[in-house]
Amino acid sequence: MTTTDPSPAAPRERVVRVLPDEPAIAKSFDYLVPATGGDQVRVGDRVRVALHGRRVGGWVTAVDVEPPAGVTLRPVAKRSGRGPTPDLLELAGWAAWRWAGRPASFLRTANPERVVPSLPAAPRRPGAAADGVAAATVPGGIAEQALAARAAVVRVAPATDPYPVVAAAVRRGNALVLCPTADRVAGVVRRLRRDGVPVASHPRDWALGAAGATVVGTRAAAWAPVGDLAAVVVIDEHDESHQQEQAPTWHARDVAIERARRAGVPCVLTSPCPSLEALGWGELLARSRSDERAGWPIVDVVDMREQDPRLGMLPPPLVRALRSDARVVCVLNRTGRARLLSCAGCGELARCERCEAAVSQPASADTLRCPRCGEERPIVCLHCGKTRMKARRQGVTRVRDEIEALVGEPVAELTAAGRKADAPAPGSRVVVGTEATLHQVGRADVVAFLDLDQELLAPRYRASEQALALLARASRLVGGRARGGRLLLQTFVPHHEAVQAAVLGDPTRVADAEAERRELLLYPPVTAMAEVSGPAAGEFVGALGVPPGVDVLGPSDGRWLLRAPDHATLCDALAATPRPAGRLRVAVDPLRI
DNA sequence: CGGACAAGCTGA
DNA sequence: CAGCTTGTCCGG
Repeated sequence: MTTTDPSPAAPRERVVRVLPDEPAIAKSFDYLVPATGGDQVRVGDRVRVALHGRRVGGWVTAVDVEPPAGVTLRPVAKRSGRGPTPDLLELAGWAAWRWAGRPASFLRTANPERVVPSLPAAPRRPGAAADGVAAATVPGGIAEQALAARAAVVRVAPATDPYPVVAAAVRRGNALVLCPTADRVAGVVRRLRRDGVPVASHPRDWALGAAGATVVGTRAAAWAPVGDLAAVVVIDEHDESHQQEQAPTWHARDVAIERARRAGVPCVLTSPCPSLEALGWGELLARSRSDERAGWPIVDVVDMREQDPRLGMLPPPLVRALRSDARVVCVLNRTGRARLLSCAGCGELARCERCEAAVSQPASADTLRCPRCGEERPIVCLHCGKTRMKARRQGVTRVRDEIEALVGEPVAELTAAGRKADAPAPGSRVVVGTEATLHQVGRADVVAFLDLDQELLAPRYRASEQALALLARASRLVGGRARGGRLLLQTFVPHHEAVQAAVLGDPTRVADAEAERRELLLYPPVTAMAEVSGPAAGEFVGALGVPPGVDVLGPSDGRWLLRAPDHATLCDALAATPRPAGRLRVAVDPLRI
């Protein structure tokens, strides 16, 4: 390195490069570290520096740099403690390119929540940890095989415990384990502790992980420092909570894969229904067809084409389940009382006076409300003046009322917002709610999807994968077929691949159909896409021009879609385009298109 | 980001 | 032309 050190013994002033913790400032600046304390400063450290008349936080990105000529260096104002390790600084640079963001936004995620003056001593690893063995688990053989493969996807049925993959990873040393939810993290942490493995729960135990322990956390833990990282595991890689919703829309699975690659350690993904992205990346390992199938519940498909339309969403198979003593969860992804109404007299569809959209009846009110413009009006037919409406597409509230009348006992309604104050407790035998219900209910005997077509036929390119993911989540509530777990699927398209995948316990039904469709329609992962929106979107797309290989689609609703043959082409084009002033959202790998 | 400074707008 | 707003630049 460049040094002008006069004598090796004398403490010397050092020059460090600092990236300010201000995502809007994409530039680094050089500062002096006084001779006293120069030995302690290291790459990744958190510092405070003077910048343009104010103090900002930042990270040391390099030490002993050659400052540009002609600038007067100011001293670092304060060293505030430890920050992301050098490998994470480099990873943040890569992620900034990959998701069209700023390195500082990733480094914020990689930073400890509170100041860490120094790292604790690394805990000692005891002897070989015992395998945790629960009901049905991945055989240890597959787990070991996956780690040996170094880039593998372990497909495990919903009721099959993926913990042996984690156990196999920690046998190799300190692992990084990413889970989709906080309660999955808590479960893995508890079992690793029981097995005597030194564990750091991210973000609370940031320093312990940096010192050297197995780190377990949700998405953000993809950015946790891990001392002596030996393996990376992503649980439920298909789960959308691994992707950040706000831009930069980074995906923990993809960060984990890149991180493992750079560190030269194995990376294993687990999922009951691996994404096409995962399948295209690593070697697929699964149990025998019969073992995997046993981990999916019994699936009753109710072909709605054959049901009496007057029975609405309550055909005989569902009524039988509701009238049994089984604990039943009914899922309907429509809130409110009714989402589509028509006049009981003349049959005219109820629409908004102002904007003509179909109006709905909210759960709480005896009025009609336009979901598009918010206009509200009394329940009166604009065509004939009658005040009685028929619910043509019922919402959760209305269905709950009907089911309660049917079973003659309290039925709880659950929504994403939680239980309604005046409603029966969720401890009731029958529960009705949106898909958020699946997060709030621990166990059930039957999960019934009252209108699965809403998921199967949703106008989103990932609808099929998302529908199977939903069925997998429901399957966890009821357990595998051995335990008697059942799903009841009401659909007009019983031969849809997502329905068949659940019936057969074979996710390749969806993967194969989807792979073919994406090839045909040029959707990811066959291509790489980004969605550009916000007031400054037009200006940005204009500045982007027509880069070779990139298709610009739109605008539609003020949003543009960019499509390229691969991420390198897409991300290079995005990186080469300066951002205009004004609000702009660039979402690489958008989920909902 | 937020301060500095310059170029544009208003009022007498 | 002072006094103010609005915009662009740049920081070590």
